[in-house]
Amino acid sequence: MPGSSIIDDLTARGLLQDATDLEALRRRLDESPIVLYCGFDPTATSLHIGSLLPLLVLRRFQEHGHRPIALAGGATGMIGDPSGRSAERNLLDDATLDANVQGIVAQLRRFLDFDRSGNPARLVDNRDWTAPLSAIDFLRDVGKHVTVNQMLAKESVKARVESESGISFTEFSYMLLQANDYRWLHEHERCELQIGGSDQWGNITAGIDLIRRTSAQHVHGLTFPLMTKADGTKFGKTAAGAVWLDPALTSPYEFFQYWINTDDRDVRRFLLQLTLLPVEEVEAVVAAHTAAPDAREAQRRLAREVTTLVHGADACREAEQASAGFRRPAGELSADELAALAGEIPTTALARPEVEGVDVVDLLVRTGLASSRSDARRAIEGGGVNINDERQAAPRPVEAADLLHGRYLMLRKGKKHRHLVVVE
RNA sequence: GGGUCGGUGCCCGAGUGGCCAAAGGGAACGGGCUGUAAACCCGUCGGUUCUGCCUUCGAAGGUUCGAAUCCUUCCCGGCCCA
Repeated sequence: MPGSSIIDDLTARGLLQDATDLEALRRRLDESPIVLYCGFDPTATSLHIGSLLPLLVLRRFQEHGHRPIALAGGATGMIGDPSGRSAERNLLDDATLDANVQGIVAQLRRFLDFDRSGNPARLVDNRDWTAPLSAIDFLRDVGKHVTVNQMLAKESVKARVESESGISFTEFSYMLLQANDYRWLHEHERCELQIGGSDQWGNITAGIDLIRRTSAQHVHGLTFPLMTKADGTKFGKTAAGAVWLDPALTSPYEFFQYWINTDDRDVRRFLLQLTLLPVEEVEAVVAAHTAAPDAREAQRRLAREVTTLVHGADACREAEQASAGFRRPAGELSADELAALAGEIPTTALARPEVEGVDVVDLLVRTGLASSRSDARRAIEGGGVNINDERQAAPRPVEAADLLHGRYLMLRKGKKHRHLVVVE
């Protein structure tokens, strides 16, 4: 198997946006396994699904025999990458950053194989070599090799320089730190390829230039297109916020639902880029879906694949069951089925006096389904509120008879916003 | 440091003494149509004990019967000059 088949695979999946010298990279990959890296920003305690794509590309490389390094940007995270940003970032403090790095490192572990013989994955934190660097060392060893002219020419910087609010020196310097990461990994880990989203192009080439100037070595860079959605909304964001990989922040059920709701126009690309399914299989699924779009098979397959990848097969099965449970009205579900739903969908446990005799309006607020009592009232007036899947025409107190099996209450606002109340 | 322009609801953005809880757009939410898709149509979108009352237009004071709109000071940002 030629090493460059990974390139063909990435191409077939539409994952190749730019590469520094694709032919040279192919030749290099054919020669012998390569060490490559990709950076992940610890901007939160968890990664979100935007990181799925780079994570899986690393994984694809590893399955082709190459050695991936996942870099947690503990140092660069303190600076803030200006790429794709219109405004200055807030700086994170040490403690927050520590917690964030810890969180994402645990997640990175799930996607790569650290024990694989021959090409085990590695995990690094750029604080290890960046923190000890003095300002003077940095200016002499990195800054000296780069002209401000080149830096200003980078798209990420140019956009911000021309913007109203400008760019701080701190963020301006970001690309030098990333360039230094690449150089460090090149020197210490023999890393020869950096990958990233297309917004990382400027940062990646900065590293390549730095390596060439300081060691006359030619290394590679490769980017993939940023995830977009057909309807123009931001990938990975819902009304509730980001879709996280951490099950405590986004439950497997919510995660599963995110993919189930995928637009027809996006589903093929997502299957190709966010799952490990072979390309031919994706095409077969897509063909079936085109023939019978109302069956939503492609969305279901996508949801299954991605949820299993992130949360495991068991969690995925439970999520899918919860998702399917809604085909029947809540009133028909057994006590066991409702119990299984608890925790899977948004759930609130309340004492009996907090439910019985309490107005639906207050319960909607209590569960977060409505932001205020006015909001709750308006939702009821608009015909959007259901108790146990029965539409409520007007506000009313909840009665003991409403409690399914004596302790469950299924509140629903609109088609998709469900909340289970459990009486303790 | 000087000058100048600006800071309005989730975002953009109109408003420049009463008719302003504040135009318009976007996002969001609800309803309808659907396939848990898209498009489209309709409605809602500060709070509330709801034809009223309360809180809001960077912050604090002031003028006025009445201020998002005028004045003062302060804070923050853009641009120009030094």
